[in-house]
Amino acid sequence: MAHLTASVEYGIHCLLWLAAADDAALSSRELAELQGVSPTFVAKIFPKLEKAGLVTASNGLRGGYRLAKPASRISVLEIVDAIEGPKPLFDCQEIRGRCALFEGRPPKWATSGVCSIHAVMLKAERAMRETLAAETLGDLAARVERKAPASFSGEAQAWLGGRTSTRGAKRAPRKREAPS
Amino acid sequence: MAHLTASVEYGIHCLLWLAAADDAALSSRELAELQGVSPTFVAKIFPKLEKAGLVTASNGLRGGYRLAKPASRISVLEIVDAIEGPKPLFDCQEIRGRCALFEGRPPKWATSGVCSIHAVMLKAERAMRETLAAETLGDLAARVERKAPASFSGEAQAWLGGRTSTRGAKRAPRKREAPS
DNA sequence: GGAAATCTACTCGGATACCGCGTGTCCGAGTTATGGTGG
DNA sequence: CCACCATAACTCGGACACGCGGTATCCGAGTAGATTTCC
Repeated sequence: MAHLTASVEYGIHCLLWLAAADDAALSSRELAELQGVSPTFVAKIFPKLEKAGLVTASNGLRGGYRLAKPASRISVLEIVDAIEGPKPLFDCQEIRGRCALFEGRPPKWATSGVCSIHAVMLKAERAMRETLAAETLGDLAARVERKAPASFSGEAQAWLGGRTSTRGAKRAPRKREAPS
Repeated sequence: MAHLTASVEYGIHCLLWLAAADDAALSSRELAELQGVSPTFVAKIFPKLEKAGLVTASNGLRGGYRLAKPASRISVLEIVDAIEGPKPLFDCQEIRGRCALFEGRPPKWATSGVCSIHAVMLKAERAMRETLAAETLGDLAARVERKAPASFSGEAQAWLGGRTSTRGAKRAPRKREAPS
């Protein structure tokens, strides 16, 4: 798998829907079914986003998730870090200190400072993170909005509205006595 | 594990030694023991570097690997790609086309062009790759050289020289008749 | 008719299996320098 | 003394297990709304 996992992909897609939902609470199941992905897997992602302070959760019927901040103030980097944790691009194993010439006692000049190879990787990682930090969820949402026809926003609202309004409607009337 | 694997780390370290070896052939076993890592694992990495045209292999006793090009013309990106293959930073699963509102028949506007999320990731990946492409093995070697004391280069040459000169010396004299 | 109680369906949240990739190891085919052998 | 040859150790190269992280799933605790019931 690539460095950026499928969880990140799902997470950003879901947050884009939340950004378009205009502060309505959407449940993890709705978000999953809306996009045709596993509901249980999406449900596993959101607690991380909540702990990172990107969304707020509300319980019970009609509950769900909302963005905790305006979309324009949520960077893509924040989302990635929230879901994946601070996973480095490269983890240096300090090979330089194991050189056989040192016989187990590496001199100071060999282990001081940052490994040269590691330094290059850190530079590359920094470049990547800066690019992700420069893009916000709002930028993405605007780009998607511009791409879709004007009618789409209304259709989406209708689908979600119909969906949330029927929550709990499947409930069967209580019977005082069990029917024969 | 991080996106850049341990194989990449080992590979670059080995290539740095080759760059310092002044066109002497070093075997994968020598490179591994010199750095205190698994010889069999290092041996698994080098065929990839050879296929990519970064090193040349010579067989038999006194055989080993040599750089195929001057170190200043080998970029870090080439090494990474040679070992890991063209592994993307992010693989888009085209979630956008699965939207439930499309009912299995996504309209053209939804699937044309590059996914907006994917575009951001591609941009980040490009920034990372450009950084890696800007650094060459020669740059790294020069930095390491400047860090080590002047005597170290000689010690390394001595270790390697003593090592390669004793190859095959352990051979037992042939007996014409088996001893009783 | 109004208010309280109850029940249901829904929500979130964490603990639990499956699977693929990377890591690490092993063994076989081929090659070269060595040491012995014979002329 | 020199040329030849068989040997052995070394080389590369690809095929075989182990373990971890990501993917996917299930089940339990808790909550808000809707229905029912009683006054």
